[in-house]
Amino acid sequence: MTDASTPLIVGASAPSEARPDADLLEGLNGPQREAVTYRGQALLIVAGAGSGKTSVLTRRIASLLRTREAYPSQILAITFTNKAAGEMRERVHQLIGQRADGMWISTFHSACVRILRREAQLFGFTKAFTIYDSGDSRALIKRLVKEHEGDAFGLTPAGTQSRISKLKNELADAESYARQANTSDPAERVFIEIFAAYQRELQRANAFDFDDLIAQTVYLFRAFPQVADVYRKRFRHILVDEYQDTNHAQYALIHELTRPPGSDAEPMSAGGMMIFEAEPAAESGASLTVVGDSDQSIYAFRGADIRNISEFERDYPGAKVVLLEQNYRSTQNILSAANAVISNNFDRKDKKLWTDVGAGDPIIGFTGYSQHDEAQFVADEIEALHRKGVDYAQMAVFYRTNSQSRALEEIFIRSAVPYKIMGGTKFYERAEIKDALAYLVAVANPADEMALRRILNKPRRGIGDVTETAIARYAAEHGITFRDALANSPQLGVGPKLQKAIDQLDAVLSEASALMLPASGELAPSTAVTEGLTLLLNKSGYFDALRASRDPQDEARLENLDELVAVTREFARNNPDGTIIDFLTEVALVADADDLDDASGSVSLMTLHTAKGLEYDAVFLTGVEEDLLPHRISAGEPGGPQEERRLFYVGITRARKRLHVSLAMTRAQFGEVTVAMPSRFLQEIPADLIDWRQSPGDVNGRGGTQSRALNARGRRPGQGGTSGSRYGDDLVPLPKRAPADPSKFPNRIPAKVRDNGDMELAAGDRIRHDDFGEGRVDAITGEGAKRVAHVRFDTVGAKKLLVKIAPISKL
DNA sequence: TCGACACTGTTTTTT
DNA sequence: ACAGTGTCGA
Repeated sequence: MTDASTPLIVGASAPSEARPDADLLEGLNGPQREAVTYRGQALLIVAGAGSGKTSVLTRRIASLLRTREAYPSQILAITFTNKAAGEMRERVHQLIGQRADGMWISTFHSACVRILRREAQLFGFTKAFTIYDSGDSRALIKRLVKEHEGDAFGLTPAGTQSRISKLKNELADAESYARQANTSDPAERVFIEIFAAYQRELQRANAFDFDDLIAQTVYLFRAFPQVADVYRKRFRHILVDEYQDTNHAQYALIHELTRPPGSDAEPMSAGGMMIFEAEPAAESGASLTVVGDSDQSIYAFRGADIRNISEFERDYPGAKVVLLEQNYRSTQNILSAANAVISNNFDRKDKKLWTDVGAGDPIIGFTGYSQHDEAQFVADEIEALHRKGVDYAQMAVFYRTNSQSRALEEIFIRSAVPYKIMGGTKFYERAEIKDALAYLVAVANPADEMALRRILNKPRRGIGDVTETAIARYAAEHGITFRDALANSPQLGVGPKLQKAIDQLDAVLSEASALMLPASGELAPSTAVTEGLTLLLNKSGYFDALRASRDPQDEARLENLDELVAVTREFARNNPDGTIIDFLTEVALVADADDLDDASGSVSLMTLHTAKGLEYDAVFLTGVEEDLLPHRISAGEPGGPQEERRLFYVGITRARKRLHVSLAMTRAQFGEVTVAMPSRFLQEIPADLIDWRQSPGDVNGRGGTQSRALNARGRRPGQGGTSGSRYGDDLVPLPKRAPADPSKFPNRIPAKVRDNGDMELAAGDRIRHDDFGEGRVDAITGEGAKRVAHVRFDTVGAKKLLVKIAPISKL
C-alpha cells in the first residue's frame, strides 16, 4: 500500500449547472438524492429494509470522486462482511468507470489488520502476528482455565471466553476491569487472573484475537496520537454500513478517526505511506456517513450497541438525518406483515415501510407434524415454484439455529432439490484445515506456540503429553522459544526415536521457512505459499498418514486439503506479491457469508443472521416456534425477545414476492422428541395476510381452531425455569404419540443409509414409497448417483426422488 | 502412547 | 444425536 495522497480538499464548489454527478442521481427518490448529495461533517442515513441503501452508499462515494471532492485514497468505507465490501467496490467501479485504487473498502477487522501490520512494532508485536479465531482463543482459554483451576469457581471456558470478549468490546482490559471488580469474590479474582494470563499469552505468541484487532487499534491511536494523525489526515471521508451493529470498540475507533488531526503532529511516515502535511490549520475531522436501521440490529449478543445509532445526533451535533422508507424490494403484503411485527417493539422510532408495487400474493403458512413434515412442505413448495419458472437460486430457506438445517437437508436430498448451505460446518474450521494452517503459522510466526503444539503430533509421531511438556520445560529453563527448543532434541532427555521425530519436524519447518521467508530484500515468488504448503504436508508425513488410513472420512480430508492448496494458487494469482502472512490474514478474516458465490442453480439454506443484507424472490421462514424463534436462551436476557423479533423482521423483509412461514408441532432435539408451540410472533402478523395451508389448529390433536391454537398461549410462566408444566393452563401439549394414523407422519428418516444404486427404473414403472405410497414413474433424469425419478403418486401427487437413496421398491 | 469405550453436555446467533 | 472428554487396558 504505497499510494501517496495529499489531503487537499476542493471545497464544496460543484458547478450549479450540469453537475458532474447528475447521472448518479437518476432514478433516485428525494431522500435518496439528498443522502447522495448532502455535504457536511456528519450524515446519518436511516435506511429501512430494501430501501436501496447500498445503491445510495455507492453513489455517494462515486459522487465524491466524480466531483473531485475526494481522491480515492481519502475514502474509507467500512462494511460488515468481506462480501459486502467486494460488492461495494465493484459497484463503485461500475459507476465511475475506472479502478479506484487506494480506496479502502473493507470490514472493520481487515482495516484494523492493515493498520496493525504497519504499526505493530510500536508496541511489542511484529508484523507477522497471528490472528486467533474464536476456536484458537477458546483453546487457549481452556488451557488457562484448567491451569488456574477455574472450574472450582464455576468458570467454564466458554463462559470465560464470552466474558473476556464482552469486556474487550467495551475497551476494558484486565487491569481496568480489576480496578472496579468485586475482588472479595474469589471467582472474580480467578477470572481476572485468567484474563490477564490470556492477554500475556497472546502477547507472547505475537497474536491478536478478533476483539483485539479493534481494541488494540484504538489503544494504538490513543497511545500514539501522531500515528493516529497519519490516518486522520489520510481518510477525509469515512462511511460505515450497518452502523446499528457496531459495538463500543468500533464506535470508539470511528470516533478516533474522525477527530481533527492534532496540531502538534510532525510530518512523518509510517510503513511506507508518506504523508505531506499541508496547512494544519485547515484540517478538520473527516466527514462521517453512517447507514443503519435499528430495526435490523441483531448482534447485541456480541456487543453491538444500538445506542451508537440512536444517539448519533448527540454524538455528532449538527448531524443531518435522512430517512429512507420507500421499499423497492417486497410486495405490500410482506411489508405490512413486517411493519405489524416490528411495531410490537416499544422504544423505537416509528418507521413504516411502503411500496407502490401492490399487495402481491398472501403469505403462506404451514404447520407440520414434525420437522421433517415441515421440511417436506418446503421441498414440495420449492418444486412447485420451480415448475412455475422460479429459479432455484431465487429461493432461500431460513432458520434460527444451524442444527435445524439437518432435517431440511435430509428431505431435500431425498426430493432432489438442489441446495447449498451457507455457513454450517465451515471449511476453515475443519480439523485438517486448521492443522495445515497451523503448519503455515508455525513458519510465519515462530513465536506462536499454540500453532506449534497443535502440529507437534500431527500426524502421529509418538510425541505425546510427556514429551511436549519436556520441550516446554527446556524452553523455559533456557529462555528460548518453543520453536528453538526443537533444534536441541538431544538435550531434552527423550529417547532416540523421539529425538529423531523432533529433528524431522524441525527440519521440515526450517526448510519451509527458507522457502517462504527468504532473506530480507528479496521477495518470495508468488508460488511460495503453494510450494511451502505442499512441502509441509508432504515432508511432515501428513499426506501419507491420511492416504494410509482406512477411515473413509480421511479421503474427504485429503480432498479438503487439495482444496486448500487450490486456494493458495488462487491467492497467488490474485496477489502476485502476496506473502504467507497476507495469505494467513485473508484466511483468518473470511466469513461464511463471504463465499456465497451466488449459489448458482441452488436453493440457499442459512440462518437468519446470515440472511441479513440478502434478498430472494421466495423466502421460507422455518421453525417459527416458541423457544426457537424467540430462542429459549434469549427469553431471560434483557432485550432478548425484542432482538429476536428484529431477527424475525429481518427474515420477513428478505422476501421480494413470496413469503412462507412454517413450523412443526414436534421437534427432535437432544435426541428426543419434544412438543413445540407456535411462536408468539405469528400472532403479530395480521390474520388476513396469512393463508394457512395447514394451521396450528389443524394439526392440534384436540381439533382446536386456528385462532384458538394461535392465541392459546396463555400467561406463560416467567422463565420456564420452574419445574412442572411449561405451558399455560389452556394449552395442552400434543399427546406424546399423536393419535393420527401413522401414515400421516411422512417423516421417519431411516438412520441407515440406503443404497438403491443399481435399481433399474424406467418411465411407466410402478413403485411403492415408504411414506408416499404407490405411484407411477413419469420420467428418469440425471445419471449415476444423481439419477432422479419423477413420480406421480396416487395420493400425494407429483414428487421428485433421488433414486439412489429414496425408500422405494419396484412393484 | 493410543485405541476402545463410556459419559456428558450441548444448540443461538459471528466478525 | 452427537461430538468432545475422560478412563482404562494393552
